[in-house]
Amino acid sequence: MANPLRRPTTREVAALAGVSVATVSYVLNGKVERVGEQTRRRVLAAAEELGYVRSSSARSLRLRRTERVCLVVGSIGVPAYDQLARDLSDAADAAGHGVLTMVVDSPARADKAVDLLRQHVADGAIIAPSVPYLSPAQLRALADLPLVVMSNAADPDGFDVVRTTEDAACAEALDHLVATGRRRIAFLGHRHELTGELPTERHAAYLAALDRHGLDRRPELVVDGADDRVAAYRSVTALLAGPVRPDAVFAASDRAAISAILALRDAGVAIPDEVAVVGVGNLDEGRITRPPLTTVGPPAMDFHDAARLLFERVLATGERPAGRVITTEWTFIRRGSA
Amino acid sequence: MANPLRRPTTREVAALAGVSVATVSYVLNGKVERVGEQTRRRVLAAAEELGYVRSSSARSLRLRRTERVCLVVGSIGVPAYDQLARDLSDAADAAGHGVLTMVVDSPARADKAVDLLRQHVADGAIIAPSVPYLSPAQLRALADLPLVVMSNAADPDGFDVVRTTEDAACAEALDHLVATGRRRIAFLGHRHELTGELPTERHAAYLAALDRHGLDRRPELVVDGADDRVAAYRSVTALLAGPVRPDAVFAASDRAAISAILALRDAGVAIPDEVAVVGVGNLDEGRITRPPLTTVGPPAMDFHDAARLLFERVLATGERPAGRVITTEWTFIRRGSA
DNA sequence: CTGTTAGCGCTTTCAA
DNA sequence: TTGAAAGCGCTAACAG
Repeated sequence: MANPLRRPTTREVAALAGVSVATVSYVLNGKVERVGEQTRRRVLAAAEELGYVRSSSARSLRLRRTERVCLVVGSIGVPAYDQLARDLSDAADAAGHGVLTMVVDSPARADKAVDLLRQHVADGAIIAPSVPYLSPAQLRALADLPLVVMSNAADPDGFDVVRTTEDAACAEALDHLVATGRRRIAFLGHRHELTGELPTERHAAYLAALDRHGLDRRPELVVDGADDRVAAYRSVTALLAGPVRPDAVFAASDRAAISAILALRDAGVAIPDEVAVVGVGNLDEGRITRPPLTTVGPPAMDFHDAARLLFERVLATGERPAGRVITTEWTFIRRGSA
Repeated sequence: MANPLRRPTTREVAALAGVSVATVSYVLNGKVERVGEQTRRRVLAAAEELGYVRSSSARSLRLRRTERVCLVVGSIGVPAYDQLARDLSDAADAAGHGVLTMVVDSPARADKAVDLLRQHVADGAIIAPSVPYLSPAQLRALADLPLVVMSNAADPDGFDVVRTTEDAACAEALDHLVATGRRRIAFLGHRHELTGELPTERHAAYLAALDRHGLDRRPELVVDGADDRVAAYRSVTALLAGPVRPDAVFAASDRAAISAILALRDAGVAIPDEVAVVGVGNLDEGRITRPPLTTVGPPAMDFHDAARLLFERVLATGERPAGRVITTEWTFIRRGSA
């Protein structure tokens, strides 16, 4: 159980260089004005010789700050998170901070993540969009920590919120489907949307649209697959063979929508003539499908705002900024599939 | 710059409960035999009341151990990493450890990751397959830390190595292409494979196969796209319009191979009759393409071995195990596309 | 310019 | 069963 890697400490570096630990600390932290060039060189040489690496725990304990931020995502393998990670890393680099990512793919992992965050494993965190399993209560428990929550379900409460207008954009997409004569619209959802344990906007938008237009809710048209390309393909294929043949598919993710297009093509179904397809997310990939994917999303994948908000909080000295809200405009992007 | 979240400490909990900090520590660490039931309850109540959360830095400093492990990946958005993260998390849960993920997508980020790891941000790490930009020297610099490196290029040197037989499997796939009459085989590579800065097996296997069979190396058939579905699609489309029309595509990733299939279909090219396609990775997704994707990979995505190796090291008391090598069997998996 | 020293918050001997 | 105290490795007053 014990694994005490014995690494050299500042004390040993100091001894070798013939100076005090304070001097070592000054040199290592670039406080140039505090130490002479000769001494500086001796310390650096000693550190090098011993292979000195500072202990992050000791430093963080003393500083009361880790100089790291955390990105909390729902799964690896979601294309948009890739860009989010990149944008956050860019901001972190600029601030001299590290980035750690945590994957929350179950309620148990959500607890673990909240624990780690509360134990101050990082100075702040971004909760990525669509991380289910993280309850409002858990978010509140984290509010001591600089936090940016990307969610339409959260209200700023000690943390910042980045929202999208996906609600309205989804409604517009669904209205469009109905306006073009679709009456049997299938919904291809995320697992957590369908179990009912965790409500989501996309599913809600779907149900609301049906109601708004006086269409029946048909449970057999609501299927799983938005998390997984293969599941989506199979769900759509099964739908085609099912009791109610859909004339449109509204997929809660572009990945699933793309699978839907493939499944429909493979089944010889004309898109959009026989079945229309709409996705959510505006992935680049939607531009290379045949027909190109009609979707709902931001004009471009860009998460600099969220990253900026986080670092404003993390680096803030004195009073914390009040909870802010930034809204990213999402629109209905009509291409060929609907 | 300062953000000293003032959180309650064991001292405050102790004061409120009317006991010493030692007792608080005993209670919080479940040393039931060391403290009476009455006291235990009082301490727990006090901690609850104050909203006490222990400081991970202070604890790690004292323990000389973080009870966290790190997963180092090359990018988010690679499907296989998803399973790897899951398998590692399962093992970590069992050991009561947390999992942090670091994304290394440039040489600068590699440096940063190595720094963090050396500063002991975690008790051990798995370096995922195909994380470019991490040099052998950097790996060696990390050898103090329990480490599992998933790479065929690394030799165990204070750390464990998980290898695959992808070399042989790729060779077999390429031999198959040649045996079935392919003479103009295109290579769809990762960016870092093509710049030449970082050699990889898949590209090497490709070149070796050409040489082995006396085929010309044609630079115009070596294109980029294995990192990115859209780029892959465009590369293949461009290839079709280029000076040398390929009769096979060997893609360094299944994602790219799938894009290749789509591009070929959209161009009205018959697969495999006119152009054969082979991928690498054996993603499930290869089963739903038309035709199903011929590929090279493991029989199933399973990274429990790597996780087990890591925790054997992390939890090892006393002598470190010597560097071990585990080899995962990869095979040529012939489906319809070649 | 450099050193002495007091903690950061926690765990764990050792003594009572 | 509980407490006093040492110290993990580091930084930053403060003193010289």
